[in-house]
Amino acid sequence: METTAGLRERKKAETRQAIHKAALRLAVERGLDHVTVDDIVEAANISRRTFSNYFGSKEDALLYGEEERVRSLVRAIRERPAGESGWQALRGAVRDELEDMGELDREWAVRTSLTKRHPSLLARQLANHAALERELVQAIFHRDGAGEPAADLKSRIMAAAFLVALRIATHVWIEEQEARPLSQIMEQALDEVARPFP
Amino acid sequence: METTAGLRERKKAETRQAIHKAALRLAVERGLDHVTVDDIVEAANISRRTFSNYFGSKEDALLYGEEERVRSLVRAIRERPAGESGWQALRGAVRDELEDMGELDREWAVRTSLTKRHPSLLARQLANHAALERELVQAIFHRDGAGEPAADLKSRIMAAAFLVALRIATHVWIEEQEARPLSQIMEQALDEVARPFP
DNA sequence: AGATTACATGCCCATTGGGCAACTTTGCGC
DNA sequence: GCGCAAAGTTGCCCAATGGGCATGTAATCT
Repeated sequence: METTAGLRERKKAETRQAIHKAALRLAVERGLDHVTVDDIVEAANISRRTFSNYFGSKEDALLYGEEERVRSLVRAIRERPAGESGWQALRGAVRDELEDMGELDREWAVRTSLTKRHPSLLARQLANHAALERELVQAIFHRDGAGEPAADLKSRIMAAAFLVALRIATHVWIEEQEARPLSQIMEQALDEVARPFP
Repeated sequence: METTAGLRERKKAETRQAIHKAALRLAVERGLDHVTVDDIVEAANISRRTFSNYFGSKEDALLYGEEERVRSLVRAIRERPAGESGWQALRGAVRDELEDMGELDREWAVRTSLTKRHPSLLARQLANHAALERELVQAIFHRDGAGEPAADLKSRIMAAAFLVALRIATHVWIEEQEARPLSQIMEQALDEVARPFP
């Protein structure tokens, strides 16, 4: 992304990435429950204590990429044209993000399939989502809030529904062995969640 | 509910309940992070080891009631009249459940407000929801699955959206200091999630 | 360069989750 | 009622974890 920022920052980012990578690799190789923090620490060439400075747990380390991705999505949503409604902004942002990542995020697939199999990971991921949900709610409210009667509730529902669509689409994508492009499934899921239930 | 089942079963249920209660009380009194498993154990008059036989963690113990409640909801959904569509069954079940609990579940309120403040609890709760989401998907698919083109995806979305509505409604209910009856907020949230996004 | 600040590491400890084995209670067939 | 099998409880133990504190080391600022 950026070559900017001081050496310090770059090193930090590197270390964080290294830990994340190491954790992911080990988890794939041996299965999550046969990986201890010490293992990761060794693989990443850092001290046990340093690990804790970066992440609160194995799970956090594994889901780091996930968090990054969603954070970027939230940013994209904020930067959408002012004229768009909340829902339009959400959809537009997803479309763009998927586009310029070229569909081919192997790590994402790996993380997701780990998450599917591992309750502890799922829990952490959902908790992250919940945190981001709040920001999403604000972003949506900022667009649709004017004059709406129950704008607060609506924004919340929309944010949550949106995340649900993302989550389910990703899972379906994995289950289908990535037969269809993620973007297609994503669109379908978003359509579906926006459609009225009978 | 039932006075049936052997002495053994009853005692177990009692102990489980006692642990749950103790955990909840202590968490309210001192705040969750100032409660250790040992504290709970002491308050509930059981050994440290026995705690682990019942629950895997503080969080599990605290959310026990929650799990029970949702489990009962799922049962209610399964037992709905066969003619109803998935969405109808979901709504009907919620309405009934709320009705015959008379709106006045203090513990529920307490648990929810704890959950709102505590990420670790939220994580666990969402993980539980995820587990139940699967059962919900099946129940819905069983009703709406016939002939639908993308019934799988639709069922998933519906189940998740449904749980989203429940979760948000409960949170709003708490935030409003229980000014409005939960059932009303719940209906509103369900309406909202079933409405198409613009 | 010298001062300041941020970060990495080592040491340490309370808490946790769960395996194992002994002991106690409950349920059941006779 | 008796005695045995099954289920539950407890104590003991240990690896793993999360995080406070102090100290060394590298980066940034002036």
